[in-house]
Amino acid sequence: MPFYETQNIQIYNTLSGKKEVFKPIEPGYVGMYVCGPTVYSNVHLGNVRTFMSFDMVFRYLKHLGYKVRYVRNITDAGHLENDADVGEDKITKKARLEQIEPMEVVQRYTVDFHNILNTFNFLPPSIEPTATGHIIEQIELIKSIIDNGYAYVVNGSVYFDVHKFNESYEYGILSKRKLEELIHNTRALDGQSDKKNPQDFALWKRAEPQHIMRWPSPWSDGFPGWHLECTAMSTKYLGDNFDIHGGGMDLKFPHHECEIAQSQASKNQSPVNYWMHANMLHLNGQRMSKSTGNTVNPAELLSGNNSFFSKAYAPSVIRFFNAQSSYRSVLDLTDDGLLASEKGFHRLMDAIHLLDELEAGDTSTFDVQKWRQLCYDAMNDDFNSPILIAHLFEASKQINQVKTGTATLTKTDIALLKTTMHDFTFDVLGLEDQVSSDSGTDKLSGAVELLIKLRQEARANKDFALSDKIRDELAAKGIQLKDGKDGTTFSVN
RNA sequence: GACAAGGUGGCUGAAUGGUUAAGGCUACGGAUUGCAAAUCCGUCAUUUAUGAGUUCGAAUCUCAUCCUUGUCUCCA
Repeated sequence: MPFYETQNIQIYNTLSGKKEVFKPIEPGYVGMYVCGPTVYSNVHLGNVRTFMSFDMVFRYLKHLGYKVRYVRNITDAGHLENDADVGEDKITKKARLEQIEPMEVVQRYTVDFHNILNTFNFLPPSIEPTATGHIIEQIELIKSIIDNGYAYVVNGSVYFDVHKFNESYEYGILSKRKLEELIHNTRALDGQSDKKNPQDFALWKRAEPQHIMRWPSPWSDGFPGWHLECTAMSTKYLGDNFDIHGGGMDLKFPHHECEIAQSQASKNQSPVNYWMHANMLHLNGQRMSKSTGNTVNPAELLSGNNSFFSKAYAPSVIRFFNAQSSYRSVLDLTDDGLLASEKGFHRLMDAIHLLDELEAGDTSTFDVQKWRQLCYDAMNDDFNSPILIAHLFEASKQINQVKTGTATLTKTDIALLKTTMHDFTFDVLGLEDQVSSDSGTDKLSGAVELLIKLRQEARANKDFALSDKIRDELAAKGIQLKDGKDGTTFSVN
């Protein structure tokens, strides 16, 4: 029996508003799509949080033995700035301001995006398609929507007819809005829109003469609408009906709502079985916003080069901080919170290091098998990583107790504990052991061991001035000495 | 304004009807130590924004009030 069949996953489905038992369409296989970044500027930290949460989902499903095809797109065209203006695409606008080629902007920020994600130890998705690479698929999709009568052509542009669609289907099913309310609440935009109704959205926009990014189509030289690419790419690689679609909460309406409508209008079926939405990231209690200046980007957070935080934080500390809250909760990024996470993270890592030094006993005072299943139960419950971490700390406590002699574990249990701790900490949560990954560690530890020996001699001679000097100056350089019953160890912070 | 999600200790953050409301950080007391740090043991929410209701029983369900956030127009 495959391992995943022994675990019963529940996923909170935004579409139903309930936790549901996860049952993939194809046993053993999972198709997952997550809306990727628009590469017209450095990746937003909140966006990183979303991707981090789905990286954990991806990792856990893989850990359970599922074959997962994880598709995360790159939006490099077609993100409309405003339906009512001339239709200038965001990427083009930025490019003109900087006097460089659009694809140069795309290239630069795509590289930046990948660098940031690599730093945070993300697993690469199975497929990372670009919008510009799927223009033909998008044109085909528009044709089928027109053929089915749910879109109309005006002046070379194509619009989705939301009112017509709502006669046969239900527009607003995901965000729980009613079309009538939308009509009532839509403010009248200035200007001469080609749209029949303000709720309609663009599938294809005719390009103005100065618009650089453009492709030929049956309707005009132009570019695809923003919502279209995700439908085209997700269904191309995962099928017309697939398992999981994720993204940030802010994309629920209109983006994901439009994806559902596009799939129903072209293929007559709802595309996704489980909709998952990651909640927002705040900074010091308030939303991040470029206009108010309450924002920090990933590079600034990692380097410490910002006005919000007292120091630079390691990528794994930030990952750990994120995993300590549920992906469905708003997470508030603060210096105090990060400092607390940093301490907790080091505590967990220290316990994992201790696993190699434990001496086995004849009996176990801790039920490792039962504890292990509790870890799985936590993750099975809508990927509840905070509970998982609580269990990892319980194990840390047990490890420290075995070390100090107030608890015992058999050889078998130590091995199982070690495997499980490694599985969850490194494989599922994606944390990295900063010390061991640091090259030159062997030379460093050799030098520190020598200092520890000198300090022991000084202490034996009651030369505490010297022994404290060694200890304090090492501490000032970030190397902490730890005196235990069996001698002194150290850790690098 | 409409719709949606929330409001849990000094901070952070779990728990959706059932005995003493996880875990981390901080703080305090003890063990250990030459002194610290680390580690271990112990203590820290009669109470879940406020008020009312349903129930044998509510953080959890209902209603009202206050507040925060998201979406509705570019904003991750």
